[in-house]
Amino acid sequence: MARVGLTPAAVTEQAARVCDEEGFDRLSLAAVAKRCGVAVPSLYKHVGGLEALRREVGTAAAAEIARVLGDAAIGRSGADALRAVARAYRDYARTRPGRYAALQQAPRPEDDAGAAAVFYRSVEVLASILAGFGLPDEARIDVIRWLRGTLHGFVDLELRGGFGLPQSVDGSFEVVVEALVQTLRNWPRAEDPEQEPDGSAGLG
Amino acid sequence: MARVGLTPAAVTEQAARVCDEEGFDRLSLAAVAKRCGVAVPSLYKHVGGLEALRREVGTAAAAEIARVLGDAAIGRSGADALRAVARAYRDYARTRPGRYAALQQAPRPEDDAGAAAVFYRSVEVLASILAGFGLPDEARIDVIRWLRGTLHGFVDLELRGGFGLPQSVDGSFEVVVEALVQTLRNWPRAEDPEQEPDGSAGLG
DNA sequence: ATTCTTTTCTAATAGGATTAGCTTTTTGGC
DNA sequence: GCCAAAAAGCTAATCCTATTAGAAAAGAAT
Repeated sequence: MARVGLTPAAVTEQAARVCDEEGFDRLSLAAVAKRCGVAVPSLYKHVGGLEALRREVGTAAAAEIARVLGDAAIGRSGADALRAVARAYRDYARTRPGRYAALQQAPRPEDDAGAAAVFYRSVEVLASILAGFGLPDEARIDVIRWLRGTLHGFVDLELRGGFGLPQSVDGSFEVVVEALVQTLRNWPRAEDPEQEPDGSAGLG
Repeated sequence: MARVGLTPAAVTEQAARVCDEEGFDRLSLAAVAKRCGVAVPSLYKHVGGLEALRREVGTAAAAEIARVLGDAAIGRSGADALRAVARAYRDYARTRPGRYAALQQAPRPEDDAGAAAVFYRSVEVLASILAGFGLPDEARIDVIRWLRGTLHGFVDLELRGGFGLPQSVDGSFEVVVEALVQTLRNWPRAEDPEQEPDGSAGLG
């Protein structure tokens, strides 16, 4: 019964590795216990159970990707910042696919408020970049949702093997990022409302 | 031992309902067997196991959404078709969330070629719509990846509860769709390559 | 040194997936 | 109509994982 000196953080880290190496859906207490060199029930002294462990991994990953995105944005602004952050986002998902999957579990209302704050940090990075594009205030949230969706969707499809054709996925991503940049540059401003010639819902 | 008259299709349908009502990750043979009014091992006469059943649901969903998207596109073209298909896509995911999750499992190489073809049908719908926008040939695949990613990303984040703020998600989606339309209209054509004034990778 | 707390363990329970093998129903050929 | 073969269902058994309960050992604190 030699003590291993486990901590909640250590357990979460091993769990995160299981996620990255085997897939988020293959995360099990059994696999984590084996890595920690401990019997399965011992984990319960450090985490609340499998469900709780999944959330721990997600929260840790949210903190991690926020730092990665923030670092990518340092010293850049506008389109440059957007390009750097978009690439950092995709790189994170590709190098840490299990953690990336884990952070798609949105914090539940009953989770502590700190968890929600951690998840929000990445959004703040995007928001600060968008500030440089001079968008109308009402468009803020819509634009962030659009940006998050575009990045997540591309990366998620890529990770799941959804892009089957042989054409370079790196190239496609560059195209997507440039499309984002152009769309932001052309975003309808208050001064040119006639960008909507067809009476549809409009962008703002 | 009265026979229930189960078929592979019936089992898959019940499984799909479990996915929609309880979540794709909660799909279990136990839940499906209960719905079918049958003991768990009986299911093995109709499906290969849990893993195979997941894939059956995914393939059935792929066929279903392809039909839904195709129907939405009938009688429309260009931006109108894109709007209709985008809304149909989101509606499908919202009304059939478990099936939508199931169809994110890309067919594996060892699956039969028919399965891959089914998954490809939705892509063909998108491709046929894009044909109306007169895009350069080299951009085809990149644009389809961008479009799929944008739709999937938005819808996936929405389904997972990733849009926490009170602002209308319907409204944001309309904005996203209009952004797609505008981006396609402004897509760099061979005749105006100077749309890239900053020496970056470019859109094509 | 002794006591208290914490970590780890073993044992036991419960639930799901899977396989083996038996029974009943249905079907097809005669 | 009858009989064999196939198909569909069942029970029993095995294995794996999660979880809880409670004992034992290690470490910390007095």
